[in-house]
Amino acid sequence: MTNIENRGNTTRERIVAAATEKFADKGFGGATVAEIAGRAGISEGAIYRHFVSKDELLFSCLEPVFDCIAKIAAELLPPKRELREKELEDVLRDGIRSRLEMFARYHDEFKILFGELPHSARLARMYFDALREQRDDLEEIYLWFHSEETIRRPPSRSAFFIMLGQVMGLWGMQSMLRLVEDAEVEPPGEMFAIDGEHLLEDLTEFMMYGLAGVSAE
Amino acid sequence: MTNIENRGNTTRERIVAAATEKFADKGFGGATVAEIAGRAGISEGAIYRHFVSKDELLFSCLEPVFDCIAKIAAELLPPKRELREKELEDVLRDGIRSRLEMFARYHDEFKILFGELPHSARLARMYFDALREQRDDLEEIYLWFHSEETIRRPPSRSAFFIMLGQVMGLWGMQSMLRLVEDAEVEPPGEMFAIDGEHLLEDLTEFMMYGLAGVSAE
Amino acid sequence: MTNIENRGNTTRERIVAAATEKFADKGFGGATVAEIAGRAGISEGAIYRHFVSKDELLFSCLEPVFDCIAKIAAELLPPKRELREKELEDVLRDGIRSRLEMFARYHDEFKILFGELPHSARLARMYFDALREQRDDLEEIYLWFHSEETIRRPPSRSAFFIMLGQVMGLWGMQSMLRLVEDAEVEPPGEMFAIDGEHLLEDLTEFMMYGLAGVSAE
Amino acid sequence: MTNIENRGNTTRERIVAAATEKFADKGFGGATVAEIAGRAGISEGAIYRHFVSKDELLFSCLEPVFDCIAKIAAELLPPKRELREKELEDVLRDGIRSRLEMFARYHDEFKILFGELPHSARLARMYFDALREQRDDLEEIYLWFHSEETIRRPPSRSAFFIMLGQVMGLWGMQSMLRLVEDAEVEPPGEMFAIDGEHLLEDLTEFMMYGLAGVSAE
DNA sequence: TATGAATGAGGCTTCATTCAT
DNA sequence: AATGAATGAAGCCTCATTCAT
Repeated sequence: MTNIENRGNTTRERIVAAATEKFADKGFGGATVAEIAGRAGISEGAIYRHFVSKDELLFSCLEPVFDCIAKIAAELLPPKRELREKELEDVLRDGIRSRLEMFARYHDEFKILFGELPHSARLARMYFDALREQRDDLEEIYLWFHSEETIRRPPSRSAFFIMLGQVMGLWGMQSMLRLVEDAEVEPPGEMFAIDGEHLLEDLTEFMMYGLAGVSAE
Repeated sequence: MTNIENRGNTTRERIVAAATEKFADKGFGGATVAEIAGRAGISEGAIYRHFVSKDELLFSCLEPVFDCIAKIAAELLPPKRELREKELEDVLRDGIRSRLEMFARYHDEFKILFGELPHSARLARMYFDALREQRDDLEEIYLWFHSEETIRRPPSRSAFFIMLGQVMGLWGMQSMLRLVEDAEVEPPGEMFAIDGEHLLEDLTEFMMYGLAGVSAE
Repeated sequence: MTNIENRGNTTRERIVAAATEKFADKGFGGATVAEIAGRAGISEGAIYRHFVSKDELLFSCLEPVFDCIAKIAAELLPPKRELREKELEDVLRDGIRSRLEMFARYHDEFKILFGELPHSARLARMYFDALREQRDDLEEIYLWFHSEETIRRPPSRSAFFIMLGQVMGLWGMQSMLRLVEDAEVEPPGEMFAIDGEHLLEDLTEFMMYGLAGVSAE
Repeated sequence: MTNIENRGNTTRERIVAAATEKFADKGFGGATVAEIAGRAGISEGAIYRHFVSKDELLFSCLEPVFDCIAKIAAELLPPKRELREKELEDVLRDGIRSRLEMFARYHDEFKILFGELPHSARLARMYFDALREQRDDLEEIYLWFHSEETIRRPPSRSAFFIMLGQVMGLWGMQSMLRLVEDAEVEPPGEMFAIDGEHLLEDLTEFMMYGLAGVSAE
C-alpha cells in the first residue's frame, strides 16, 4: 500500500485519494467517513472543511472518470480526420487498448461508478450524458468504414448498443481479472491466466471477424 | 408495483420477494430490514423467525440465480450431443437468447449479485465456482466447431475469457436498458430504442462474423 | 444432561425444572422463554398457559428454596427439645451439614435466589422474612448453650449476624466449588481439591474453637 | 444521589462511574447503555467513542476491584516480615478490617463482580487468578503462626478454603447490610442493627476462638 | 484550518408476550 | 391444552454530521 500522500499535495487531493480507495474497496455505503479520514491522515471533521457531505465527496471522486470518458471520445475524433490512412483493425485495436487502459488507470473510479450507478439517478444521468457524446463520434467512424466497405452492414439500430455492450464486456473482464488478482478469491482455473497483449490481439480479431468470419478480401 | 402477495404464498417467500426487490433497488447495504418487512407486509421482528440474519436473507435471495446459472450450463450439454445437426449460428443464438432471458427473468437477482460481488469474498467465490463448470462445457462446444472448421482458430488462452466478457456485455446491455426503462433517468437518445428480436439477430451476426468478417464459404 | 422429563410428570413441573436449570445457568435476564420451552420440550406459547409471565415462573422456581429454608429452621426446633442430651459440637455439625446439603440439593435455586436478590426488592423481602424466623430459633439454642456455659459469651448484637455470615460463607464455598466442578474455569490450584467429609469436620472444629482456641475443659 | 460529575473529570471516568452505579443496581444485563449514558450526562453513542462495547465497559468498571484484591494480597506480605512482633489476633483483625473496608469502598464493583461471576467464564477466570496469589501469602502466615504454636493445627486441605469461605461470609454480611440500608426492603428486625466497631471485635474473637474455645494459655 | 468529542437518527437484532389455528 | 408465527418495544451499536476548542 503506497503512501497516499504521494497522490496529491493538497489535503483535498489526499482526501479524494483516500475516499476513492475506500469507496472502491467497500462501496460508497460501506466505507465510513472515519476510515477515509484515517487513510488520508487527517481528522474526521477536517473532511467537512473540504466537502460539504459524503455525497459531494463521492462526486469529487468520480470527476476524473467523467473527464476521462470525455477525453476518450475526443481522442476518437482526431483519427477520424486521418481515417483514410487507417485500417479498421487499427482503429479497433486502439479503441480497445485505450479503453482497457482507461479501465486500468481509473479502476477504482469505475468500480465506484458502476457500483453506484444502479442506485443513483443522478449518477446514471451523468453517465448517460457522457455516453451520448460518444455515440455521435462512433457513428461517424462507423459510417466512414461502411462507405469504405470495410464494415459490411449499414448501422442497425442495435449497432451502437452492441458497441456499448462490448465496452461493458471490456469492463466486466477487467474487473473480474482484478477481483482475482487482488487474491481475495480463488481464481476459477486457468481461465484467468490472461496475457494482456494477447488478449488485445484476440479481442481485436474477435471484433473484426467474430468466431467464424473471415476477411472479405 | 404489483402486489407482492402474488409472488408466494408462504411468509418466507413473501419476505424473499420483498428483499429481492429492495436489495435490487437500493443495494444490500442501502436496503433496511424495516422496509423489507414493510414491503412483505409483516413486522420487522418476524423476519428473524425465518432468517437468522440479513446476510442469510441475501443468500436466500440469490439462490435462484445460482440454480439458474447451473441450469444454463446444463442446457448447453444436451445440444452438444446433437451438435452434428446444428449450426454454430443456432447454438450462438440459443446461448445468447437463454442468457438474455435469464438476465431478464432474474434481473433483480443478478443486479444484487453483480452489485455485491466486488465487496463479498463469499459471493465472489460462489460465482467463480459456478463459472468454472460452464467453462468446461464451453470448451467442448468450441472444440467441436473448431474440428468442424466452422470456428477458424483453435481456442486461445483468451477465448473463454472473451466469451465471459461477451456474457458480461450482455448483462451490461440488459441492465442499461432496464435502467432507462425504469424511467428513473433520461435515456441517451434513440440509442436505447432497441427491439429485442433484432438485437438477438444482430448480436448473433456480430458474434459470428464481427464487424468486418464474412462467412468463409 | 439427564432427561428433564424425569423430574416431573406434569407439564408444569417440567417447565419449572427447565426454567430452574436455565435461570441458574444464565441468570433470569439471560435465559429466554424460548430456550426454557425448548428444554421442557414444549412450545413457547404453552408456557403462558401455565404461568402468567416470566416473572411468575421465576417465583415458582424459587418456591422450593423458601420451603426448604423454613424446614431447616423447623428442624432446629426438635433438637432444641433434646438439647440437654446433645453437645454443641453435634448441633453445629448437624447445622452445617444440613445447610451444605440444602445448598447442594437446591443449588440451582439458591444460585438464582442470591443472583436476583440484589436486584429484586420483592425477592429480598421474601428472603428476609424467612431469615427472621430462623433468628428466633437460633437465639434459643444460643442461650441454652450459653446457660450451659458451653458458649462462653452472652449473645452480642453481632452474634446472630455473624452466624448469618457463616451461612453465607457456606454458600460462597459451595458455589465456588461448583463453579470449578462445572469445569467452566481453571481451578485455582489444589485449593479446591476438597473432600466433603473432612470439610465438615474442619468447619465444625473451626466454628467451635476458631483458629487458636481450645476447649475450656 | 450525588452528582456524578464529582467522581471524575474526564468523560471516560464519568461513564465508568455511571456504569458502575447502574450495573450494581440492576445487574449487567439489566442496565441499559441508554440509562448509563443518561446518568453520565452524555448521549448513548458517545459511550462508544470511549468503550468498544458494553462488555468492555463492564471490565473497565471492574478494574479497580482486581487492582484492590492484588493490593490487599500485597499488604499481607509486609506484615509477614514483622510477624514476630505481631499477635495472630492483630493480624486477623487487620485482615478482617481491610477486607470490610475493601468491600465497603468497592461495594458496587464487588456486587457486579459476584453477580456476574457465575455467568461469565472470563470473569471467573480472572477472579480465580487473583485468588491464587492470595493463597500463597496466606499459607506463609498460617505456617508461621503454626510454628509459633498460636495456631493449633497444621493447615488441613480445607484450611485455606475455609478462609475463603470466611471472606465470602464477610461479603455476604456487608451486602445484606447494604441491602437493608438502601432501604429498599424492610430490615429483618434488630438483627441488622450492627455497630461496625463491635462487629470487628466480635468477628476477630470468633475467628480466634470460635463459639466455644478459649485461649490455650 | 484542524481536531476529535459529541450528537442523534437509525440500523440490526432479540425477546416477552399474544393470538389464530 | 398446545402450537408457533407474529408483534412491537427495546437493546446494542454505527455513523454522517456538528461544534467547541
